[in-house]
Amino acid sequence: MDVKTLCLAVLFQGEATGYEIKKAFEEGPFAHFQRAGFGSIYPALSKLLVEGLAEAEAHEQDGRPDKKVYRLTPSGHAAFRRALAEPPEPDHLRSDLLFLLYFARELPPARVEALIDGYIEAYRSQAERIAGCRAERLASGADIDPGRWLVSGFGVEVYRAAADYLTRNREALLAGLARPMEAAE
Amino acid sequence: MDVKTLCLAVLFQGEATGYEIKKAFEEGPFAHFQRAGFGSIYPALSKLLVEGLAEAEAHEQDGRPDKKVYRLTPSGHAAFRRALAEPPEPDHLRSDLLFLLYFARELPPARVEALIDGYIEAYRSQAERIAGCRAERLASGADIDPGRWLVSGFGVEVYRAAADYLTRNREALLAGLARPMEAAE
DNA sequence: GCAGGCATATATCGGGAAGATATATATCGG
DNA sequence: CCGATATATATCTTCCCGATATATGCCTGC
Repeated sequence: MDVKTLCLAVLFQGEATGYEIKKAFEEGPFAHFQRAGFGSIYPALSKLLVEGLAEAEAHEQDGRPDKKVYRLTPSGHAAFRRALAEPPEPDHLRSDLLFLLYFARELPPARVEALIDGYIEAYRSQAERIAGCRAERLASGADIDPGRWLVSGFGVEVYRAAADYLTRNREALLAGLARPMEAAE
Repeated sequence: MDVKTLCLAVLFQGEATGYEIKKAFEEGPFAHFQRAGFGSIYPALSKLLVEGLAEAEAHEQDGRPDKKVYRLTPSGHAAFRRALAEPPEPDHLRSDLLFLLYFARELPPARVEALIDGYIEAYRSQAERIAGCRAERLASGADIDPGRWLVSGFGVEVYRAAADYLTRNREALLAGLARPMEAAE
């Protein structure tokens, strides 16, 4: 999934500015499984224009820089459908926490404790953020898209599983570091 | 975690060739939370040599190209410890599966089914691979490093949670796609 | 009341990561 | 005996991403 396809995906759901596309990967519905920064979004949008997959309309704003609203063209829609048909890459996690904990013996115990607690908190707040969006959607009465519902549920479930595992094994790790002979879990 | 630090980490545990470092991220103990390819490992190793953080010894081999065994220098050890002290980035998942399922309505139902089944299988086999390594380690009687034990346990737990969630919600998704009014989970 | 930080908004630059590709050979399975 | 796989290193090009630059309105705390 290159950033061009990611932009296509956001625009497939309606017109947006580069800034709004970034937000879709920061707080929006894609936040927990794809990412993109300005440094890749703006070049990607330029390419979409050149290739005729999107068009942009400039909206002048008082004070702020002009807002450029991007919208897919018919060939942009077609390109997105073709991208969806391509074989996906395997999923993967990138975790600096696990990397550091792998070397827990080389770290001061206080830092190990602070690291785990910080990440438990981060995992939990991610899970609650997504769960909150789901509750809102349910309450709104709008019809539920089964794909999106499954995807957001996956996020809640997996973040909770991660937080729960760390919570359950936190003590055993810290004890194991103090007396280096015992095992956790 | 740049690839230089990743190489430092593997070499911190003992000498290795570039090829062996790659395997540590494919099948080895780092496989489920960090990754690196040849295109970044070899340049990283060259830099480690230039900076005096590692030294290489060439072993001639019959037929095969010369094997270069890398080993950390004392300043390499120090650099690794400094790297461990730096603030970690937040964890994140990259999932093409979730991206595609988000747009499940735009996909043929047979493809959605095949995608889910393939990824359930992939998640399960990852979990079982790591669980197998853990069982082996336990049986070997060697002493258990608490950090590594927690990290591998995390992998088993989270991969299983992902596979279980998909298994539980597979039917509801497929039914929801057939009759677009109902919700999953 | 105002100063500082945050949100809105776009864009580029440079360093780095990653997949594809090239090269060479031994071994294993069908 | 042929092809696939494993061992082993290296580069090349494309793309990614964080940092930085620019400009201003709005809100909060002091």
